[in-house]
Amino acid sequence: MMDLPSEKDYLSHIAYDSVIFGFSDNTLKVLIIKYHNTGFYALPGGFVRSNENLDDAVRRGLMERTGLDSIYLEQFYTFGNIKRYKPEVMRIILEANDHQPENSHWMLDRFISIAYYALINYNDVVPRPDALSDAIDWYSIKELPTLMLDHRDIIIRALATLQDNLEKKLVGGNLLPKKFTMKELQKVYEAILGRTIRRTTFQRKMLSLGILQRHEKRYSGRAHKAPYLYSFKKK
Amino acid sequence: MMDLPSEKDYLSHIAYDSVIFGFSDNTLKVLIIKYHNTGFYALPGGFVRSNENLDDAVRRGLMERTGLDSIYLEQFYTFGNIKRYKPEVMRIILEANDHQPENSHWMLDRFISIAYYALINYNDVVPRPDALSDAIDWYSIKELPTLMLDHRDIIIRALATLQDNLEKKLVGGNLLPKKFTMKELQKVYEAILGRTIRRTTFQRKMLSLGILQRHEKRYSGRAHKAPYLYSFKKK
DNA sequence: TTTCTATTGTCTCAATTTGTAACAATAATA
DNA sequence: TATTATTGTTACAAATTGAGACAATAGAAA
Repeated sequence: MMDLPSEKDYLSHIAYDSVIFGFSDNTLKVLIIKYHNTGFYALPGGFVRSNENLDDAVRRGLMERTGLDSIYLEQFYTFGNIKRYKPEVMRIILEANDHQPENSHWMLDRFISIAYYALINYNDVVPRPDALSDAIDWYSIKELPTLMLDHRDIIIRALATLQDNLEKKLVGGNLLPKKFTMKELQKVYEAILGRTIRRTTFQRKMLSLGILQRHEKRYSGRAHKAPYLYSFKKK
Repeated sequence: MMDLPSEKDYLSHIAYDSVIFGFSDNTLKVLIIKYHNTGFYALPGGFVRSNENLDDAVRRGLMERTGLDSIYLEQFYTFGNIKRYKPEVMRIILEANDHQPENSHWMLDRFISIAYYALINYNDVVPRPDALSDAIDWYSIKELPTLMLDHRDIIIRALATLQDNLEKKLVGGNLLPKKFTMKELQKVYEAILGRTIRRTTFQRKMLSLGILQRHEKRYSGRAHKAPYLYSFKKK
């Protein structure tokens, strides 16, 4: 059994939650952890060290959960409603891990949570549970388990932000390997936007933006024309 | 001299800053406070009570500064960089108001700040300073004084968010009285976007959106055709 | 009263972008 | 060699936007 994080090392009242998106089977998915011995499903999250940038705290957590650094990460909202404050939930989680925190323990106090979303290449990752959780798995955004607190709302808002940023910041490529076909990119767009897109219009639009580098063809072994591979140009 | 806020009444490490936009003289302006006896210029901000929603804390502060409730308010970013942490700045402010806080005082600790922007009708407001400030005034976003900490960056980010939301959420009308002419609305758009807009295209676009209610004409007393007044339709 | 000026509301046509479908190219298979 | 599924491109229609023209009009000037 590990020690609980000490109050002096962390900023009280401040937590973060991360919505980690991946793309697989033409479906948009998020990483969900399951807390040990409780049946609670939740977003991966954590606390901010006293001498640590907020962004760095989130990156540290992502590194621990996914093994990846330098991933696309964006803050999208801070949840500060008092209804979030449910100390009994945190107590159950801690007690399920053989901790007996005092009522005044800082982890049972009210938290405001800064939410981030991350986009990662699904195949680059073997998710790892943390000390309090015994599982971390991908769930389709259409088949989420019942989540703790307001975590479902956080995912919904993350998705809305991602939809907004998709065309504005052209972030879709972060869910794919470096090289991908136009059809693969289109499937990412369709999964995020939740609707089908006309193939020819999509291809014309993407090419006209001038942000894609065309590479060699990829031969699938199947009986049809082989598509080109593309990558996003470096800025 | 007032008492300092007590630690038990507020959430430590958490503050908010508000970028309050107004429109006057065809110019976009923000409210800036000046701290008593220090020469420090800053955004209006405050702390969150232990039993208060984050949004409500910000509305409470806006009410105190502007006398307005039910104003357009939107959270846009949370600033959590460690470089923000400059306890000597807060100490100077407090000492200039005859307080002598201990080094361990919670107001001298590190803060993460949730930033909001508000849109108000300039003429509805007579800004009021708070206990620590002796002035609160409008400044054009093009002629800001030198601001404390990262407050200039906060304004820049607020403006960028406002520009993004202008067409997406059609928030421009919140800077005007209930009834306004098409030209007035156009001037708001131009001030926010920082560029001129073609009159006829703007008029056609706005009318085609179907969100404006046309009212009586407004006679200015000058020698030309009188424009119609418009208001935004209730949703 | 008539003429003049500044501004507004609308219309027209051109330019651009997007929707839609057609078609040729091609990688394997039959 | 013909067939099939898919890809890349082109062609044309529809919709949107850019740019200017023009009539309407509220008051001032003549």
